[in-house]
Amino acid sequence: MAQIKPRTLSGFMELLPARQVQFDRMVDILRSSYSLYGFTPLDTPAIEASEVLLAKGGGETEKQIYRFTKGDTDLSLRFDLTVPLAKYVALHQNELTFPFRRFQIAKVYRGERAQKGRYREFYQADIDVIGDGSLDITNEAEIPSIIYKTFTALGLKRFKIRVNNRKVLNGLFALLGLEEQAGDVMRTIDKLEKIGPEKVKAILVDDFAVPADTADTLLSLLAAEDPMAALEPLRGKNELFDLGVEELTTVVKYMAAYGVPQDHFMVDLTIARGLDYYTGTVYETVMLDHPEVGSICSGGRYDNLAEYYTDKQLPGVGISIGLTRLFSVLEAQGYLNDALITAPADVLVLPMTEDLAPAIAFATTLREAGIRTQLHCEKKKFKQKLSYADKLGIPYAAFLGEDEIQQGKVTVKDLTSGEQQTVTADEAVALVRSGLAARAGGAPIREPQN
RNA sequence: GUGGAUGUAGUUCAGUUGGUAGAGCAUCGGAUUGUGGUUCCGAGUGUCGCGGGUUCGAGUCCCGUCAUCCACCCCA
Repeated sequence: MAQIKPRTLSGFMELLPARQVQFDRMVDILRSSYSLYGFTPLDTPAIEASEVLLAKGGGETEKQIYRFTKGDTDLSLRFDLTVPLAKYVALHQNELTFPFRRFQIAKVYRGERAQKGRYREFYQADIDVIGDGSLDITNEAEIPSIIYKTFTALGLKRFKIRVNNRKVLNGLFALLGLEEQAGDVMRTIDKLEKIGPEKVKAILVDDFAVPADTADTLLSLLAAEDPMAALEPLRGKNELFDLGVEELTTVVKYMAAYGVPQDHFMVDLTIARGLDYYTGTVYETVMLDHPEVGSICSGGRYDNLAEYYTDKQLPGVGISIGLTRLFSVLEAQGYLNDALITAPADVLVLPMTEDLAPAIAFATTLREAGIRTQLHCEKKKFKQKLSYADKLGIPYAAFLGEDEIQQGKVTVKDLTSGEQQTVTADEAVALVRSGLAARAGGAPIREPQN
């Protein structure tokens, strides 16, 4: 029989069991962290009508979206979680209570070439706050503080949240007489860190007709050691600029109040974000030890989330964590391996008699006590069953042979130390419980092999 | 969409100036009765990405194609 070679598409991630457990653990932490700030969970379809997802039209989205037809309906896979949120809010505006705070952790799809840290299918973990008509600036400081807390909860330390404000940039461009090229200039200065000031200047001057001295002025401003101080002298000349500086000042002040340490955030006038719906504060977060994966979390303020779907003015602010990237950073730092028990069960029960009833009863007792238990009833050799526990990193094995059953007891073996003792079911529960507690407290754990 | 590299067992790779393939790891089995992770012994697998060409003969050279990876674009 001609068989098909199994394969997984490029840009799509697939994990072996132990890593999947770790991934899920990461998601659990995110979920509880978001919930702590009063966000409600949301799930939307992975597929939407193309007209809905492409309402804005044009640009990269159109190029990167997975689009197909089924029958004569034109469908697309979501490429982010913001557009589906906009649709959702517009559709259910009368049933939702504002400010609407939701989080959504789901897969998104982009039909671009995969490479390091770039996937075609990847998880995003978004939080957004949507206001009805207006939304206080405080939210723009709270969002990055949630990121700080969340990353900290994941054990990450060396990261920096960079903050900027689109109004500042657009106001600045106006001041410099660059309104015409605002979009191009914005996208170009976003590359500063990557290609350096000389090349940026060259592009500005050669491609976008920015006068050389204007480019110099702009670049020196953007490179200022203390950006807020550098912007100060320019105030009073442009309304938008002044408003932006004010917002940025407020955000910085409140972020500190929310408990984000000084060394974990900074004003960086060069981050602009490609997406054009941002109108105010923008964020980008990089891992200091893994700059190669790029921004792991970014977002910002938008004034009109659902303009393509409704007349209702829905300003909002949100941020998106790239979980697939975040996971690779966590793995590189070994955090998930050290801190978590990735075994699928705590106890493996091994019946050794024809009658499985005593083993089943014991497994039931363990499960009722909240201990994760697996029964191994296959016709395998005893050592193979032990080896099974070992491979999966299951810390305890429990044997029920003739002797144990006669005494109404069970033999519990600690696979880490190799010690075993024959005890009653209740004693076994206590034994395993205290052992697991000790492990959670830092006692050595066995790492699973796959 | 553009540019560069690579495609050999499940996996990581080796394969000398062209003579029809090997290693580690992993997998499976064994080393006496109910004890794993260590060790020892043993076993297996490949249309050498696909198609064509040069040659007496190609994994090894040439062309095409597909796939993968890396970079650009853009982004999480």
